[in-house]
Amino acid sequence: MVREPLGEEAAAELARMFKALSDPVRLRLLSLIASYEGGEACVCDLTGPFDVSQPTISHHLKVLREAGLVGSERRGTWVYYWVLPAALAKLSALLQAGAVPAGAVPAGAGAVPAEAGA
Amino acid sequence: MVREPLGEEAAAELARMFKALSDPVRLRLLSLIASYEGGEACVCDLTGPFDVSQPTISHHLKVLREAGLVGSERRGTWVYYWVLPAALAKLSALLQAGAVPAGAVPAGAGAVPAEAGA
DNA sequence: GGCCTGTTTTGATGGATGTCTATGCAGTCT
DNA sequence: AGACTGCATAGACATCCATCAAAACAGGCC
Repeated sequence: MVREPLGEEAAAELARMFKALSDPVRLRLLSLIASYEGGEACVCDLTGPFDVSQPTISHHLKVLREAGLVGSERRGTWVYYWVLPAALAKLSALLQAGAVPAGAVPAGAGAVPAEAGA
Repeated sequence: MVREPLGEEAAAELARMFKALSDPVRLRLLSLIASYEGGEACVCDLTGPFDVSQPTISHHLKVLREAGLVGSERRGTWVYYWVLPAALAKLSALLQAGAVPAGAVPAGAGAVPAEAGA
């Protein structure tokens, strides 16, 4: 993020993922899923804690799934959701890079600012 | 994030920050600012690389500022913007936590299927 | 088969958002 | 002072989004 100014395509893809995180209900859903034992939860576990209707929860889960942040699978009657760690790690790394701005990099970190030209 | 399901208030605040990141132009603005030498850039440096009008850039910068992601200051003729590392670090840490879910994943059971569904 | 529960999809609606043009405000320079 | 540049604000408009009620779909059970 600091090394080069983030091209249009990359920004568009990342923006889609961040947009999926830009709703309080979806954030809580994600953390709720992640905090469940085994790292997965069925929809029936997720509808309770919220004030919104069950179809709305289903909609939010779809948004998270299409953003590549969670995976889902049907097992018999119930549908289970789990977090996809790689996606979160990707976003985390991006923000981490932005949190260590150019020029403030101590020796060894590798990100020499010098010329951010490209 | 994994430890506890993220309360309503915390989720609302975080969602506001993520929402600020949910636009491609704002993401590129942020990375552009971060990649500038000294970690700051004036608006005149930021309007060029985009296809949108200057007022639109100004609007996006305002959104980033109100989300607490960047700071700004007027110096004579120009206004400078810089990234607020603490904010990005906060979000990064949250996602990092979600990316390393429940270390107590039982053997076999929780092993995230990674590509199972969708 | 028929019903019942769990989940998704559809259609509608009020509100938020990104973008523009036009205008206003703040400093600088002659 | 007046004019000119850099940036922000105001208003307008089209689009997107979160939400709900209703209906459709899927699987299990009698």
